[in-house]
Amino acid sequence: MARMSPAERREAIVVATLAVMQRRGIAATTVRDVAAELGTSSGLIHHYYSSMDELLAEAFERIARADLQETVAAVAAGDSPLERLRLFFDTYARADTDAGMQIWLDAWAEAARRPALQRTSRRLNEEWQALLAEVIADGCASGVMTTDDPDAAAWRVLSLLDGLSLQVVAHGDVLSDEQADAWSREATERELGLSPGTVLPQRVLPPRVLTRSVAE
Amino acid sequence: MARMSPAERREAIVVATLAVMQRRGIAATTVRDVAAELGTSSGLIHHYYSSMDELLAEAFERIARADLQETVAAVAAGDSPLERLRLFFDTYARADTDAGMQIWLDAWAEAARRPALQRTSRRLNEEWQALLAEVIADGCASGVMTTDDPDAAAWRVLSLLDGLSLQVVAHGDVLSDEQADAWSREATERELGLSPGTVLPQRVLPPRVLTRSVAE
DNA sequence: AGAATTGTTGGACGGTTGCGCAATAGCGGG
DNA sequence: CCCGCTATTGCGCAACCGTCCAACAATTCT
Repeated sequence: MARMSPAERREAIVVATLAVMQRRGIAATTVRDVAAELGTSSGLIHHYYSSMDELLAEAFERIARADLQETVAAVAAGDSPLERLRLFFDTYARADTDAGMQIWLDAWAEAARRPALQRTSRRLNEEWQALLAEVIADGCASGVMTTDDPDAAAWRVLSLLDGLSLQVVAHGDVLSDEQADAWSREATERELGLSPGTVLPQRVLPPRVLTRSVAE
Repeated sequence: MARMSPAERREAIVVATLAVMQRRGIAATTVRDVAAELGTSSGLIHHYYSSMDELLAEAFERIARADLQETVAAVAAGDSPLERLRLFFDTYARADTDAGMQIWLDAWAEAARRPALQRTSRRLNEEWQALLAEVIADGCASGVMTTDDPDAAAWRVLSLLDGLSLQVVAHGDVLSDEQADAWSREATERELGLSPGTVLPQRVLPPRVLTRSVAE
């Protein structure tokens, strides 16, 4: 394989790793799979990453942070707290039925066994909560939303979203993703003292490129 | 090892499997571990269970159903819908920080790859929802609770509980279990049109025997 | 130009896995 | 008491795992 600079090679390894992770799941991702995806030898991966845990954590961070950034960008485009809240749901709704949510399930389960992955997963979750908490705090400040603890409200809304998407992804059609989306919006209206229908979809976003692949 | 009747042996295998599952996690449970736990050969396990997926699903069903039954029994002791709702939370609160919740995380993540486990996990989740939905429907019928869709409300409450306990179990002290418990009760009050403080703990239950063990 | 550096290879190592199968051991019926 | 049935063993198989390392090759420095 062509020789690369360390920076390029590390990048290529991470990209290959997250491709395998999406296909096989975190727990089943193996050094040899990554090497095959990359078209190189397995020894090369250990030349750049001292352990599998470290590599998995970095690849997970990459993919999870991309989703977060997408939502951050979408939310930033909103002109009012209410619009930002709607945009938050719009962006999340597209992500939760993706392979992206399965990766989160893997990460939460594996966190107990992989220290580096746990730190990353936890940090990312806290950033999601912080993003939402800021929107809610703004909404309270401007008087459109009502809660005595924006921080707690953000954790509740986020946990509800996680719990509902979890059912969609893990159990197939026990719930539809439309139901999960609509129900979480309704509960959020109640949570923040908004009148029903306030948090309906803001605008239709272009369909995301599906990264999910068939189980192998 | 002493010869057993098929029924006894199957039972013994399931018991040994769930012991290993609690210790090591679902994904890391191996045939040889189960055999060692049982004090028999690994070949014996395959004489009774044709695949690992099947065995894991049955063991998971056993442990998860025990938790469910415990909650069913506790709820049945309530005299009113409101009291039953409180008892539901009391029992769930004890289970969610147990190793029991980690097993659920494992199951949700593994569901995508293990068909038998997915069916079991899904079925159990639906039973939890049905239990809660019935309490809520009763509450609506007797006028103490208010929701236009008890089924949807039950899914929301359950998903919020799952999402919050998930944070507690996967990420350690990002949230305390007391917070998760209190927050889910508050959100449920809002969800069902109850006045704040209605769903406080009903009674103190005896501490459950901890089955969690140190990571190995 | 040659030398030093370092990205890359490919396989060895010691371990693991799920599963299958011939041989054995123990029990119940005749 | 012995025979047939079957629970149980113990090991083999083929594949897999993360990690390591000596050798090779491509680049850069002198």
